[in-house]
Formats: sequence, C-alpha cells, structure tokens
Amino acid sequence: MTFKEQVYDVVRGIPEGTFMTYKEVAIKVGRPRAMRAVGMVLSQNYHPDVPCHRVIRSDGKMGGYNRGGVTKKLEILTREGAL
DNA sequence: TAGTTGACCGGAA
DNA sequence: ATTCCGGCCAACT
Repeated sequence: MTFKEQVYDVVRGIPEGTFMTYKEVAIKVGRPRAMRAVGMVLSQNYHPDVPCHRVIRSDGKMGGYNRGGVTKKLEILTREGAL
C-alpha cells in the first residue's frame, strides 16, 4: 500500500456533505507532515471515484480542482450541502 | 541518485 | 487582515 493509495482510500471515505482539510487527510494516512504530498497526489489524481472536491485547505479556502476548477468544486460542495 | 515542484501550514512582519 | 518565508513529504524527470 503506497502513500497515494492510502490518500485515495481516505478521501474516498469522506461522507457526502462533509469535507476534510489536507492536513486531516495527511494525519489519516499516518503522515501528519505530508500535507503537501497529499495535495500533489490529489492534483495528479484523475480518478472519478475519489471525491477530491471534499478536501480543502485548513484556512477554509479551497486549494484547487483538476476536474472543472475551483468554481465547480465550490458548486459541488454547495450542492452536497457541505455549506 | 539527486534536483525540482506543488491543490500546504504556521508563524512572523 | 494580508503578505512573506521556511519546513516537510512524496512524485516526477
């Protein structure tokens, strides 16, 4: 099980209408200091099964989105009722 | 193997 | 509140 595999699994396990920060995900995978690596993996991730739109920054802002842009990401979160 | 990059975070100015 | 800087980790070339 590689780092990114674990990241995918954790993000996949995020319930609908909820969101986690990159730091939280990093902690989940057992690498509290690898928050940056998490972001990179998600940026490299084009896997539709992984709801990477539920992962945001600790500031409450959103990092990015490879599937439609930040706007789309915000719309998805709003549609899921995360806001 | 070594160097560069990135969807980050926290503290300081 | 905003901007700047350093640190940390994995992937990619």
